[in-house]
Amino acid sequence: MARKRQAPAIDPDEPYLQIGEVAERTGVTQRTLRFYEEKGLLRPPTRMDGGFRLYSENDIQRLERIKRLKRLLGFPLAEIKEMVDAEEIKLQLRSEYRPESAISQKKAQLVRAIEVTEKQYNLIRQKVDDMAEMQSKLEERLETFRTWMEHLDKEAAASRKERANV
Amino acid sequence: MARKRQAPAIDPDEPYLQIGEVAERTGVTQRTLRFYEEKGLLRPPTRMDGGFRLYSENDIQRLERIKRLKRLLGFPLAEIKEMVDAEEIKLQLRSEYRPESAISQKKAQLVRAIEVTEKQYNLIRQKVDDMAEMQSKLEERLETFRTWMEHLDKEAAASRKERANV
DNA sequence: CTTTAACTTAACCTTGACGTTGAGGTAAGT
DNA sequence: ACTTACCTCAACGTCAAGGTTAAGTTAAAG
Repeated sequence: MARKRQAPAIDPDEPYLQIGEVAERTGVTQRTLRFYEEKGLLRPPTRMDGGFRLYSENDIQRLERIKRLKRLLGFPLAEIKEMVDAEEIKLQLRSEYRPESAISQKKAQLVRAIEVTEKQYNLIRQKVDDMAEMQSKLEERLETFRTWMEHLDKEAAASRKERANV
Repeated sequence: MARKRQAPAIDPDEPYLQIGEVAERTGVTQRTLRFYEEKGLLRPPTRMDGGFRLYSENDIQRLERIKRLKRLLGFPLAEIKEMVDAEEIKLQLRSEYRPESAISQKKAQLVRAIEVTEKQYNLIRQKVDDMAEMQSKLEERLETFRTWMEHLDKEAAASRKERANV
């Protein structure tokens, strides 16, 4: 009944990385890791006896999601937190056992998650639309520039010829 | 001979808005306007005799571009500056007269403009792609959530029925 | 001509997101 | 046991992007 640590299994919950390695692997500083923890973006990792932090693959994945959101959206960390939190409700819901009594509570959580996700979705959709428009404008502009470039080349050729004909 | 303010003519270069009006019309604070000027994002507007700033429609349009880029990309102002600067090379090129001698110089400017625009374009394209992917993931997740919601509802109904049957 | 509203610069304050020491505790190799 | 690398927390520093007075100037209205 009791699940023992399977032999070579790489349980993503198994914490084994120290902060230095995480920093190196993910490209953020140790300070940033502690800072994110402090701000609730990363939940406190398990510690070894001496107090050293030990991170799991899950922690790293969460961090990568944070990085991605930050890069893409450029939002304040507080909002990023909301977003990743919403992502993880999924996992939380899945992992909870099911006393019948808690159904309504789970429902409430789910409702909340749906709200947040919808908000996110709309926000992203809006952004994608706006940026797509900007993208096509840039494309147009490039066309214009290249046309001008051709004109300039012709002008230059013409003026060279003229001078040669004098 | 002296051009008085033509009756209905709205030369976009004609400066006539004081900082307060600009702030109100664009929704940024006066401080922000001065700050952007200080940082080179807005070129120094013309001043009236007493030193009051007078903005033109062009200035406002530039500001709107800045706002838009900021909102969409969330980049630091330094980068936003580069972008709007690049946009304006276009106008500069258009407004320059054409001594034959300057063709090669204009060409160099144009090359530069194309480079910058291409960089911008690629950057935006990358972002749009990433965000589109994120968008579709969010869509999926919403589907999942809604399905779970249905399950929860059914469970709840079942448990109600059970209790009624005891 | 005075009052008031809008503007000026300058200086300091705030918040977010970390960077950078400093003083020590822990782990690992020799 | 010692050294060295890695870690702990705490505290102060910094930079961006403005916000917030303060003290004085100008424009406009009565």
